[in-house]
Amino acid sequence: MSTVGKALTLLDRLSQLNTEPGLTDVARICDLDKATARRLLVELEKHGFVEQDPETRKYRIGAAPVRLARVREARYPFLRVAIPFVKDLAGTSEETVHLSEFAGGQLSTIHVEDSPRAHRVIVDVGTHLPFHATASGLAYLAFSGRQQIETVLSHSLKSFTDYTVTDPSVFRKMLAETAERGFSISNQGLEIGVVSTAAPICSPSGQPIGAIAIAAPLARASVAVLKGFGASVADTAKRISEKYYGSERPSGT
Amino acid sequence: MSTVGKALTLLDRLSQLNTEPGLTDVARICDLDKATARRLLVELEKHGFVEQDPETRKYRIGAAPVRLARVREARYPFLRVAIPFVKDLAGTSEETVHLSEFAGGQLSTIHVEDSPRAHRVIVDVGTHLPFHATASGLAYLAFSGRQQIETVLSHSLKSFTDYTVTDPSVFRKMLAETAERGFSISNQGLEIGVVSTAAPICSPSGQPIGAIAIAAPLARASVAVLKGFGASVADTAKRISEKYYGSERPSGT
DNA sequence: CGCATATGGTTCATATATTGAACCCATGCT
DNA sequence: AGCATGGGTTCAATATATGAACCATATGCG
Repeated sequence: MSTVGKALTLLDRLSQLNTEPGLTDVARICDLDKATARRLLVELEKHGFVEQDPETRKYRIGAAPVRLARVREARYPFLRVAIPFVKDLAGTSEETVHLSEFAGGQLSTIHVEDSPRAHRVIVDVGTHLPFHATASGLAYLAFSGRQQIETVLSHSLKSFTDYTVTDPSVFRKMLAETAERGFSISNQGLEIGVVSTAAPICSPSGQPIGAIAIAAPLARASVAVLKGFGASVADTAKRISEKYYGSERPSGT
Repeated sequence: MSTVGKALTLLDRLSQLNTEPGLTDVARICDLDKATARRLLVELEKHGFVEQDPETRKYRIGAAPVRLARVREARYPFLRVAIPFVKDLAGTSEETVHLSEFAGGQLSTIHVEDSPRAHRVIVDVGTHLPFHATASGLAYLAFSGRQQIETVLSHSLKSFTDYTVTDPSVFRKMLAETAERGFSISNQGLEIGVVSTAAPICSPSGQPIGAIAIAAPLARASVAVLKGFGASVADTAKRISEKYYGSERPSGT
């Protein structure tokens, strides 16, 4: 792997921890030599991507990503555009609605609007969504290129519940159904008792950039209800995309 | 320079542009060979730090920094902590107040609260603040280690206005005054007609992490007024730091 | 038209940055 | 004292990055 790749992987790993690691921890977690880990950390620190606590000598994510994120959002205010739609959908469906974005080979939750009900599904911002076990992943993948699909299928599909689809051929069939239907349905693929439906948010070229999903407790979501949600979610996804790309064309000539 | 450094510099340059560059532009801007630029871009793209528009083939900042920034902010909610104080100060001073953070060797504006008055100073979020020509920079540097000061002084001090201090020995004197006084004063160092005062926000170890500043039109800010602002700004900086580090000790032991 | 120029992208011998085992130096524990 | 652990460093060996030259395609333009 390239050095840059290693550095970025390090950054990613660091971001996934919930404790601040020391040098040795970093090396172990990233499967790097201590010297290598250190060089990468120093380099990342120079640029503000990590910072070392001057007292504990532990490392943490630095402030540079915050600046980059601001720039990104200023130019591409995805969240700003999408959040009102997510809220709206959460309001009408009365279920938890969450938004995810594809970045670095994975789909991650970037916003959640909770259901107003007491019995509701909880989704945390930042969660990675496996492609084969979530409605969001399914929706994203169903509208992605063949290559993306093959990449996902090149690894074995991890089982999370008894309902998780792990058979590639069954999974392919679900992708086809999703693509035709316009939205995906996941039946307890990641967690028992939770069903959800999702649709991809696509760029004008048709390339998905993320997904929006409604997650409901199984007890409340009949197939009919879920299909209704599916239609709403697909509609919302389309409207987000239109709003996001529609008015503000990336300043090309 | 290390490859990682090049990649991160590329990312930084990319973030400073206000147009989406193509491969050749990137190579030129970063002073890299086209092939090198491409490899770095590909690597950065793999991890979501840049993305290439599938239609125009131009490159832009990707979504990964947004995720990292969320993680960073979740653990270190600097903005969330600081913004109320900034608002408060803007309210009482009736002048533009801005907050900056040190990252990647530079001080950048991360939040601005505008003065409610019609005649006011405008500061853009994301602006880099030269150490020698702004109150924020002066404040930051005055409380930094000797090494940081020498690093800054190792480059020649660029002049922005007729008032910009470019003489290192004068600058050192100002640093000493600032350190003693507890806040800095900049007299039109970056822009004619603008005076400002700033104080560093420091970690418990005394290491500055950023600065908070009040910027006012010269016409309105007598020396007395400015000194009053300076005291407020220093007080606010101290309170931000206490709030930021005080309650939530970095989970050490 | 057809030539010139610009762009995105690729190749491969060469040069250079990266690697990691072994090392040093604190600190803390027994 | 003796040992263990963690941060940090060194330097010869080697994997990795580099860039001049190369395509392919697109866009002027006389």
